[in-house]
Amino acid sequence: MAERSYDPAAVEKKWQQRWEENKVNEIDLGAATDPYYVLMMFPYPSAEGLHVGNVYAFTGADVHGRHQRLRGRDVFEPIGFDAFGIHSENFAMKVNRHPKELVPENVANFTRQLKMMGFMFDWRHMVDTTSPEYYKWTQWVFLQLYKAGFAYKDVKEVNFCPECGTVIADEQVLPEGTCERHPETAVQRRKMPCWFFRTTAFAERLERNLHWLDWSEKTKLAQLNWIGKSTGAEIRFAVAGKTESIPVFTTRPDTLFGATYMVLAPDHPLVDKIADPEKSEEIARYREETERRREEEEKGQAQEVVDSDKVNRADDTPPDTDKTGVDIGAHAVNPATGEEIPVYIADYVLMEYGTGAIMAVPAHDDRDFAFAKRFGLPIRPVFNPDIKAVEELQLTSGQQKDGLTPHQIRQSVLEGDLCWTGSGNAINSENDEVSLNDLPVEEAKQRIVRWLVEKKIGKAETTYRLRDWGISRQRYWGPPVPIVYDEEGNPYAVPEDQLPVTLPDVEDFRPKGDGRGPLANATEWLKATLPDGRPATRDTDVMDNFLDSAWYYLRYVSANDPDRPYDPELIRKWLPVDMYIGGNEHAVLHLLYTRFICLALTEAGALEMGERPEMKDRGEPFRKFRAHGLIVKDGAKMSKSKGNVVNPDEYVDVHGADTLRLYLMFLGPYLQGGDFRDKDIQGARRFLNRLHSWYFGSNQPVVPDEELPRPLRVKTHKTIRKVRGDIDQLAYNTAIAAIMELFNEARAAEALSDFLRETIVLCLAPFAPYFAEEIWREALGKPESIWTSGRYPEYREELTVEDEIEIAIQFNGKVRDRVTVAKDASREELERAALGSEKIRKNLGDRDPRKVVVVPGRLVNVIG
RNA sequence: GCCGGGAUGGCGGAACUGGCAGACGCACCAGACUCAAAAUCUGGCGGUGGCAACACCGUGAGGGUUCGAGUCCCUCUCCCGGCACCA
Repeated sequence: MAERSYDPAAVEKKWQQRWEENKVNEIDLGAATDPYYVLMMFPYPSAEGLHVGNVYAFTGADVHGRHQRLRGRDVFEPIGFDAFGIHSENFAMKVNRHPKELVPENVANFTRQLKMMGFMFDWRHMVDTTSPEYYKWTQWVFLQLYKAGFAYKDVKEVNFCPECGTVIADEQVLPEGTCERHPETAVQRRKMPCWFFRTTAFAERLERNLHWLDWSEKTKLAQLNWIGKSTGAEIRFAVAGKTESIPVFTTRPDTLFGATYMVLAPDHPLVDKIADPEKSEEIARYREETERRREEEEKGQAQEVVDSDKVNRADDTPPDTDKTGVDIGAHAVNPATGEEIPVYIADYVLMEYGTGAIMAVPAHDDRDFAFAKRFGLPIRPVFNPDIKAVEELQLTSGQQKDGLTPHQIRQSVLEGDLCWTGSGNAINSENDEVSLNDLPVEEAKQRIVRWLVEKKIGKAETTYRLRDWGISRQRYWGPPVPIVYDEEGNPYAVPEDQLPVTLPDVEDFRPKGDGRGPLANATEWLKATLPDGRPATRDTDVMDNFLDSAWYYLRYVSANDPDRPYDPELIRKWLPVDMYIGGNEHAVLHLLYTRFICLALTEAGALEMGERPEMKDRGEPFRKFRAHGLIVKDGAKMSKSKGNVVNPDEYVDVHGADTLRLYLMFLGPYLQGGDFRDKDIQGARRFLNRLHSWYFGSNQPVVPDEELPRPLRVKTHKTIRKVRGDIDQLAYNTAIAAIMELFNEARAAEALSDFLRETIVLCLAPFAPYFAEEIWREALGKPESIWTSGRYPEYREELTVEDEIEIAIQFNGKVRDRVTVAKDASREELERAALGSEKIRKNLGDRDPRKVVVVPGRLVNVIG
């Protein structure tokens, strides 16, 4: 075969065409016998085109999918476009064009680039969230949740720009706290009616399932953090002289005897009912102050972000002396002591969390302690600090607590001069009915909760930081909320057979000035009819972009089905997704909303995914999720302002997609990310060049595999094992290194075998799919595509070990010599070999070794 | 402040459950080819000393466990990410 040089452009163009002609990437979902669903986070098709970050993410997923395919599985690897939402809309406004025109252009460009990169997508399953055929079903999803009681309308605070006269999204608020379109106008917080999804109803399952899901740990951790589960108790405090009672949530019910006052959030509804009327002015003033302070704080934080890249937020935490609050002139009764205790409002208690009220135990809570000091409130210690814990605290944190010894610290706590939140035993905690004294924290908790339950004034309780998901956007570029209102303003679901509620083709999609979404101006479109014939008005909001992307992986299987969102049979067969790969920046929002939607649809009876043994909750959409790392350029983050954004087109033009893919997967551990360096991509290109000329021009004789020298065969089988294992773990960089090693040895070998030549190209194929096809067909002369006829080679266990191995001989832990021994040499043989070494004898002199450590297969360490 | 992740040659990065540190690649140096350069090929490439054999040092810093530590334990420094008055 004549040697010819590697021309990536020609190779890639040829196979891209032929694959399309021969439908190599098309899959029959119904007929597949061994389904494997590989999913990657679908992109928002920006005007700039595919970012190298997308390419990195997609390549990693594609390598995984192609590897599975070579191992004989029926791999479904779909793609789509997340083209609704604020990004598209903002960009459209900026360039003064309609998003409706821009999206198809961007999608076309993305499609070109995605095809160019050689991803194994079955384009027949492509979805576009902005097409009515898609968002019809997004609205359907809303209706399923609405019918099941998981969607409701409420009033919530949102960002409002007075200049635009409309609500804007968090993402549109500049760091300075001003509107991005009016940088000199401060954004206000206003209460607006919005639709909410009841994510909190699933808080427990969302939390619990994280403990067994096979997801990247850091992703699960971020979600756990966000969901913020905490267990404790709810306790009702009677208000002296009133019928009302104040429920509080606490994680430390065991400190109940030490509760010496209470605090309500300033906006707690009970405040007006129980406060001394004489205090109302003071309360009103405090509420205003709180509001103002919060706004300033938001701005201040924003300002710091502007001032410096690295803000030391530690300074932000308000010093303890900053605690503010107002005595509202009411008294509550501590149910354990029977004492009347004062009730305050203070901004350190938040209405959004727990019950919006706390029992304050200054002796054992830092914040309560600071507040009590400030307002001169009694501090009653009810736990005797565990002295070991005190010592340890000093040791680990290095803090000297004002230079006190552990015993002095304990003494201070007992005198109410220090706050102790660690372990210890209860004291001063006894009444006629219950005593916690001497009990450690956990036991005291159980004891007091039992008593509270008996007295019917409390119970064990779990709260979550997670809040319901507000999905209304007073915007244009999204799916309209499928709700209509009668003249009294009562909501009615749009009947499913009337979907989609089409986004009207308005000329001006910009927000007007009346505080409602642009849809409010589509006068004709607004008119609707109720099922009973009465006139109705449409909801003028569109739904959050995160809803579009919360169910797209379900639509992929039935992308073109006009009659239903998804085929239940295909869903049972293909879902949950086997492997989902994406960026960890979506750890909380997208991935959490997605899990919620799936759980809620399942609960609503609108979805039933297949059974998988390890999936303990049938409503979870992803069996595995892996967060890939981030890619930087020359050690710095890529950003438009720095002008160091890598455009994949440039590199594909010069080197081809295969080289770019190979390089991206080689530059660092996929799950950790890495550094893109222009010079280094040369290495990947050179490797392919060398391979190409070797496959087409090597004049090494080809012999039956058994006739190859054993070390080369061993290397081959070891490589197969390593590459397979590494790809399974997404350790792509080391897999590629192993292939390079094998190739380096093969190229230097006396002779080759067909098995060896096929092995190298099959191992490489997931990384460089076009290149591999070229070699497979043109150099190896195979009649069919590697992607339909290729099978990942099997390694033979007995061929992964050398007959003879080299082991190290150490003297006192330092390598002094090496000897070659049979692979299964006994301990005695090894010891003899070691002691026979001249170097060891020299080191040992005429002494006898004190000890000889033998590690079969590895080394011998002679201690002299 | 809390919770995660990290620190290994000139550079990106390897190293299974403690067992030959630096795989693979980039850069660099030398040689071959060339009128020359590029490309390609061959060899070298952690530091110090030595003609060499070899010796000593070396995985952010300091201590510890062990026959043996990049890997395990303790303390500290710095970098990256998330959360933050969450009761």
